[in-house]
Amino acid sequence: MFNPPNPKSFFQLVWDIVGEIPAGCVSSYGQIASMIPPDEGMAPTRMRHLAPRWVGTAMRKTPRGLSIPWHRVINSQGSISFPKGSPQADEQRQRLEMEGVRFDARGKVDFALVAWQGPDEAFLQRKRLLPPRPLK
DNA sequence: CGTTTGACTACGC
DNA sequence: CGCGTAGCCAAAC
Repeated sequence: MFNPPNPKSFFQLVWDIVGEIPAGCVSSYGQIASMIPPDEGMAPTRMRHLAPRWVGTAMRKTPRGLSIPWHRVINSQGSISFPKGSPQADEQRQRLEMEGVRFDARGKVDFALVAWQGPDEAFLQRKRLLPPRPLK
């Protein structure tokens, strides 16, 4: 992982970004990490690819009262990152299906259909974010 | 204090 | 494809 100089603002930024994901769309830990510039904690080094783990950490530490669409964040493989069969995985899948997101037999979504393209330009500028890396 | 534990990802079999 | 693993580290025990 990397060493966030500003864990507090970094987590807040992650939550803010997740809050922008519209219903019926999904993002990934890596895609969210790709938007966060080095001055918010993303090391521009070899550790960069570990950043997604910190996005996961931020999600795990989401405050109770904070209402954000946490279920719209999945992993780069297009599947839910909670253990299959766990209550959390079941709830996440149910919430997504409720929004029309379909899963194939292997439990994966089709990014071509549901991938989020990132926040609008105004949000990017207001939060000083980088353009998101497209989902594969 | 030492250990365990992660809501990850890219890559190689 | 699926599975294992390196990368690399702050928190929570």
